[in-house]
Amino acid sequence: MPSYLPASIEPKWQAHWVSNKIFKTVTDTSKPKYYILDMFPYPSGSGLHVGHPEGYTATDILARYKRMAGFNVLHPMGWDAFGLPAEQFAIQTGTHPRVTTETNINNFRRQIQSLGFSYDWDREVDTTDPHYYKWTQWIFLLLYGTWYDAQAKKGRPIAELPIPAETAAAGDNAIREYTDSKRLAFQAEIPVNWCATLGTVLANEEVIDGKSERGNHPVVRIPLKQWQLRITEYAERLIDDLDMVEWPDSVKKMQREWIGKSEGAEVDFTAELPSGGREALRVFTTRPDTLFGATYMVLSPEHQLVDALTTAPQKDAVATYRELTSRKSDLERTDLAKTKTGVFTGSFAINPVSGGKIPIWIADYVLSGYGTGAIMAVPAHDERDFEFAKTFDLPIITVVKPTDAWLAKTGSTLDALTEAYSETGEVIHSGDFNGLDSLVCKAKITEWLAARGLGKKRINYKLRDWLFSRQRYWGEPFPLLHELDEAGNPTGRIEPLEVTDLPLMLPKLEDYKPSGRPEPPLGKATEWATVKKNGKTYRRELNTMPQWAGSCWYYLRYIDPKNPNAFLDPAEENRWMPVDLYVGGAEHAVLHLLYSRFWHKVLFDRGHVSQAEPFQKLVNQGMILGEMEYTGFKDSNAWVSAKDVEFDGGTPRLKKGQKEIEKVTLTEELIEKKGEFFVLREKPEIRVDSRAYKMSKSRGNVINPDDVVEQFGADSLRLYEMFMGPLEATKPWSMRGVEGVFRFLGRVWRLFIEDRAEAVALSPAVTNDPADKETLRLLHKTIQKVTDDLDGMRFNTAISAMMEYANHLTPMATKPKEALEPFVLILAPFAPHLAEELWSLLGQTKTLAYEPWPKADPALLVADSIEIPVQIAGKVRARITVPAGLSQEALQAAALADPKVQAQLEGKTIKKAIIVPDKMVNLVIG
RNA sequence: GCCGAAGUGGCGGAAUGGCAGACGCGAUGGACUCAAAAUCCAUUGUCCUCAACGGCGUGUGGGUUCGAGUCCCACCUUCGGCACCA
Repeated sequence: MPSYLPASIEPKWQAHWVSNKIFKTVTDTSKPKYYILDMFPYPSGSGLHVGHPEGYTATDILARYKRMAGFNVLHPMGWDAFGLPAEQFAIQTGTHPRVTTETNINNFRRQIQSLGFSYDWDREVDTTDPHYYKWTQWIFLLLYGTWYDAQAKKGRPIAELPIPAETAAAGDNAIREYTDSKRLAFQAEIPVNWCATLGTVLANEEVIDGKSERGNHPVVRIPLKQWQLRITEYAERLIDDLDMVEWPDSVKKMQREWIGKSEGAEVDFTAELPSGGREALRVFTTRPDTLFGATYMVLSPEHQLVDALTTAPQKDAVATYRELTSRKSDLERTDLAKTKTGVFTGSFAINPVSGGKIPIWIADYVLSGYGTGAIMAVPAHDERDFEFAKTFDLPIITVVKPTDAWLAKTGSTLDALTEAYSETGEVIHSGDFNGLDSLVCKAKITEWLAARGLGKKRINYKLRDWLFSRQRYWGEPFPLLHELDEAGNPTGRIEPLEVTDLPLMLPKLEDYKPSGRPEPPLGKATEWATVKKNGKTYRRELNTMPQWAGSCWYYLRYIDPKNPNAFLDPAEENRWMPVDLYVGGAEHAVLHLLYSRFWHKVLFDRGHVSQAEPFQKLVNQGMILGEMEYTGFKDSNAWVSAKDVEFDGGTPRLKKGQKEIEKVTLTEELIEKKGEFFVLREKPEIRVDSRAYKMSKSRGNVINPDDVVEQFGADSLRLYEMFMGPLEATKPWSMRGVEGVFRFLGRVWRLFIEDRAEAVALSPAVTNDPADKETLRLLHKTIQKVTDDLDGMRFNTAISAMMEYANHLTPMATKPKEALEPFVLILAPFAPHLAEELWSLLGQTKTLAYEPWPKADPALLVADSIEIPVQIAGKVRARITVPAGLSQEALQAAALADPKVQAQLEGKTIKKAIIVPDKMVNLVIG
């Protein structure tokens, strides 16, 4: 019974592709190259999720299309396999993360292969493989051996670092310390994000609203000596080079905002110390034009000068406040964002332009890590300062004249603002600078300050250096040795390993448990950690690298994955880079993409890669939600309308009184749409909630690709994921939708195969007869549409076009091969198993993977006659059938000859006729 | 609060400023069948009790245009991102 049975054809072709290495990529310079990349997955224990194959299918379709279109295609896959879950599992069960990781990778590979993707499996990489992380460590050493030359705007070898004369004179230790302070990888004692639950510190990018991005655990700030990467040196280039790449504007914007460039000035105020001395107090401002309006200053509670500035009577208050804020987590600080807090130090400073004496406060709304950790407060023109000034009754001086409209709107007067005016305008109350426009004034005041040595132009970035060490086991060890003195204490001298010593393998451990304190578990491997070399004793660096390290450069290793001598061959790099198309989730818009761009630029500066940017074009696939859910609500067994309920998918509560109520999952038969809302069919006054939710284990709405493949086959899963809607859109899953595309594939199958025959064989209806004109026209129209849609990544509409063509062929008594063969070829990227099967049934012996892509013949695209609407006063009143390509005059004549048109025009005059050839006729009547 | 994206049938969605709703799902009717499944055919935005090259219809209100889902202005809703960065 030869009906369409994916289970009997898909494994066969998958085995064929893998065992014959059909998709092995060999560099072939006679063809143009195309490097198409997926963001490689973290192989989790729960296996593939239908979200993964969405992007993978899109890239696979394009990879197969490009191969047929004559490109030399590189399309690899691998594993981002370092990371917490395997380690947590090890803590719970004692299973080595290596074992868990391997199991998970095998499962992921099996699942991915069961979907028929055309990856070159000979290029698979695994970030936890020592052959791979050898080169991750090597790149770390490169960062360690590089300094940033701000003049040349370029990373250079550390050996080329100019040593200032006085440093050189101070001896070897001074030179070493100076050099270490310039490296792109450096150690510093800074307040870090410590997550006790995860037992590790986290980068700023990994902390969201004071909680860990992974797992949502609380994060507190503690000072710790940690490895950092000097990504801030590349801030400017990371912004500027975004202009070179074709990425979604939203992603570029997010990166720009994350880097957060702001131009302004550094200004020195003179603080009068209670001890009698004076000290320069430096602030950063983007609005030097409002300097005359600075009525007080604020230091962050952590600022170095706080102790020196605090007067005796304020001592207790300041100490209490600092104590309070230091114990606050970031979360609490943001929670309290609504009300401003702060304490007066008791001291004053002199405003450098007005000479006025202004009070110095401390407050936690000023961040220690940004700018200079101190601000001049201009309450009239800064919202936060305004709020603070109102809270503590500090003076407010307007120095930029608001527009009359603004004053009227906010109910303010020049001397009594109701809110801060943060726009630009005419400068007032500012001595010699009065009357200038803010923008001009900005430059003038900065010049004035610079001339007197009181300030200068300055650019600041929100971006911080990248905290690069983690107190975990399952990550790349740092290839560094700390020299110890005889007493076993670090001398501060660091010895990098030689390339020949790499990879530095992770030691075996019995106990992976984090201590709850920031001491890395690698410390437990005492034998591994201690190294004797050249008569000296060293302790290995015990931190490991964060998960991002391996994913920062994997796209390069794919190009030359087995190379034992280099991270990749420069000739191959030159051939394949940049990545032409990179597809992945929007959640990596900042983290991964920013980090890998940074590494790439360092590699570029040091001459190891040929391109400044790694990813030419980026596309984010949208999220796939679970099936649509309809929910009704009941309070003590009585229905409650959704309009009276607060509900976000969890526990429903009454809007009035917040009482918890019951939710009832409803089937479609029980509800109907009434106006804008769904209501109960039985009780139409009761509205119900309808939504699709993010897939999650706890909701129980996760779709497992294995189940879909088992029921409908890989081709149906692939086709459905592409047919759901635009790739970038968020869209809900529907099993019925999968069934729909499965039926389409069944219909395609039956175009070729007699359903009721005994064996799988070409149906007698498939003939060598020539196809009729209409069929040929449709075929070429479909080829054209599918080709255009592939180029524009509009997979959903490409599939509809093929459905229309199949619908045209279905009722035909004979199916000419000339109408079928090209159809199989254009279907192949989407449903490769079915296409290969049909291709071989058509008598072909070779895989169709490298068959030339069909070309639409423009001559065949034109229809003989077309139906054209005739509008009268903008409304369609008739349709006329005319030969294609008629001139405007002829079209108008044809329209006027139509009896319906004549009836409509009875007694009216035509004022104007708009005629679009082959499209429409619009007659405007008087 | 700020920034961005999106609002089109019962549902997913389609439409270079030119016939709104392609294609698919669902639904209804029919054919095949002893029956069912599968398949095939037809209908399916809505209202006027039926039909119409009738009216209405792309979140709401305005505007530009011969013509607006598409362009402009204002607003509403949903989803993402940012949120004391001076």
